[in-house]
Amino acid sequence: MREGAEIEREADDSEALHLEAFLPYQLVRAAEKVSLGFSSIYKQRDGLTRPEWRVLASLAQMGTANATEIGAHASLHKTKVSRAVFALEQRKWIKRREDAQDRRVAQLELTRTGKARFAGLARIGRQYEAALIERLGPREAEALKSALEQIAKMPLPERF
Amino acid sequence: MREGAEIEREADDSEALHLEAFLPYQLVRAAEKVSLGFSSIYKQRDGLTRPEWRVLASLAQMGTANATEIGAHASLHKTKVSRAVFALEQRKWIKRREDAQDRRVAQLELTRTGKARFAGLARIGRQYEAALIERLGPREAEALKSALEQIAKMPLPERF
DNA sequence: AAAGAATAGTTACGTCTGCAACATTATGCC
DNA sequence: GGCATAATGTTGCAGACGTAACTATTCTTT
Repeated sequence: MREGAEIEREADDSEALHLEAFLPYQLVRAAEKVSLGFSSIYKQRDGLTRPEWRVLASLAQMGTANATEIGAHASLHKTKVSRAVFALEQRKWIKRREDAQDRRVAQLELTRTGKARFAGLARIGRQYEAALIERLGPREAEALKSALEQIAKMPLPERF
Repeated sequence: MREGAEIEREADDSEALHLEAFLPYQLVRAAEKVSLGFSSIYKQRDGLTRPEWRVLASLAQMGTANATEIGAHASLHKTKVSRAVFALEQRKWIKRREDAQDRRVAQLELTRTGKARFAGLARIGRQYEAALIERLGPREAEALKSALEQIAKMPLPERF
């Protein structure tokens, strides 16, 4: 009597979507975990947000840059750059110099304070990353980085 | 005169932190790209948020679950689960049944509508993932999944 | 059985976010 | 040169977020 009642839930289990095996979910979950582990450090130490951290790192790396260049380098929307720059300027970690050629643009760079504060964070960041890579295993970590770089360059699937 | 002026920028370039090679950044960037590519689909199709998508997927998979179980399964904070469940209930995609044993708890499950709507999204999700894996190459995709799972289980580095 | 601790889920609050609109300046076209 | 178009960066707004506080219920301890 009433055989097959349990069958009705999923017509074909091979078509079921398992969240824990779904690549977009796996990526976000791992990224949030790793990134939260690090961002909680600079949040606690210096009260920085993630966009602020990225702007600092970009300027440390590029020396001088404008907001558009920072956004391109750090994958930040221009409103995030704008707000992060404003906050860092108030702290006097970065300074602004108006561009003489193009008066819409401001050239930004780290102050002495900004460089010093970032140097400490960068040291911690490298340690954090090293610990992470050690736990993954160097081989696995290389494969991971390679895949992530590939995704960064890849055009995404569209239109479904 | 003034030799070495350019040297002062970075004392030791091997210690510099390059954002584009920094694993936490690479992870977040790739995750945001892949996840935004998919979430924009269900956002546009059905106006769903990411927590709502995850609650749907969890219930499709688990059949019946309470909010705590959903949160554990989908890596969602309880406030996100609460808000997502509320929104989905209003749409009549999920229904709530009070637990007789524990009156703090509500057992949740998909309605017929919810199942039907999710089935469409799941199909798209599988296609999206398949396209992604194809672009990565099956071998690279497997390595990526393996590393991501490892991260999900891993205890994070602490105390710096 | 009563008091205290713990758990499930909701909500209030301040913060961060993305989108769209905006002011300002630069560029292209005629 | 002058007008349309584009680019830079900022801001108003509404929505989503996390933290902490809260209510209601259950478990633990004595």
